Amino acid sequence: MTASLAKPETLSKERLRLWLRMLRVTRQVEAALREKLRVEFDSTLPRFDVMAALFREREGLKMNELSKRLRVSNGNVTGIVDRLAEDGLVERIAIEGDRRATLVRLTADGRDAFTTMAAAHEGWVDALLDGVSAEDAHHIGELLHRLPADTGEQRQ
Amino acid sequence: MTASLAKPETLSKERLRLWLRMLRVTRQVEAALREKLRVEFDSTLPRFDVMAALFREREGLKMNELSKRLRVSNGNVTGIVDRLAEDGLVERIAIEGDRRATLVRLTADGRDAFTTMAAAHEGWVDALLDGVSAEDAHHIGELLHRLPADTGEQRQ
DNA sequence: AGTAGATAGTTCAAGCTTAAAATTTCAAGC
DNA sequence: GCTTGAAATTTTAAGCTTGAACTATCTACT
Repeated sequence: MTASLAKPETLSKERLRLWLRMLRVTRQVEAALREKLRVEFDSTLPRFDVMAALFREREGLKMNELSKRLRVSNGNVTGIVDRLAEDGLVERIAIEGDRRATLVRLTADGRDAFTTMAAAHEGWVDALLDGVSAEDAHHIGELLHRLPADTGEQRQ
Repeated sequence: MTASLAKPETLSKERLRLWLRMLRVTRQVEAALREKLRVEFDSTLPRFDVMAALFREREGLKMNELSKRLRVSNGNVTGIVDRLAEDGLVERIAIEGDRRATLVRLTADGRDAFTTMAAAHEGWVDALLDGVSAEDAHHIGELLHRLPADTGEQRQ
């Protein structure tokens, strides 16, 4: 009748349950945001992410840096930037002294579009996380902060 | 010098920050799991999800129910099940009395494969969420539980 | 100069994902 | 029996995503 037998197994199960719950919540919110972007702005989450990264760097970013910052593959960014460029929202600019690299930058149109979308986006998130007080948000954020066995670099 | 002016704006910003953090953590864990499944079992997360759902229902599920349970589109499930069937891990079974629907079920091979993968999967999650105590897990889980302005049905 | 290796980016094949259209079958009402 | 609409599934077009192969350029060393 050793009372402490139950614990060890419980921990990994408890973590698994947490993971599944996080996954569910994240996917639900993500789906809602994707839907909103599609309907309201005929756009997508990946496009929004790229534009957000570029918005913070007025000077522009190299494809390189962009893919590192978004943590997606190189080839992935190529496609998204291609389509954004087709729509005139970003532009590729040659770099002096290195013909391998290109700088990607928001156009004026791109900045306008992003500003509009970002405001809407914040509102959607606010609505989706309606039940969360500032304290909860802060608290969960803290717990989450040091979560995934930090694989090294990261930028907020 | 009204001291309470800062609050209202902060809440939506705080929620936004929480959302971005959740997104980052989720993606990081997801990427790690995907990588593991690919390298160790030459498989993918969507395949794992489908097999997990079928594992819980020994009798099998209709395409219909499968896509509802996983919260992905109908057509999506078609493709994943196609590929799983090619590999002999699931089978489609005609339903008596309704020629529109088909039942999808794990094969014996499928059950074996899933049992192995599920054990590994739990271990990976356990390792990835290393910093999380049972109490933290429980706590975050609680906070998350009622999170996304519940859009209706859901099954753990 | 010449070459070896690193770096930046694109292309490719495969799979995932969605929304919308199309197909097939079923159920009900006339 | 016919038809009309609902239900289950697949197909399609477009985009996202990855890892791997490929191209072009640059850097450094000899």
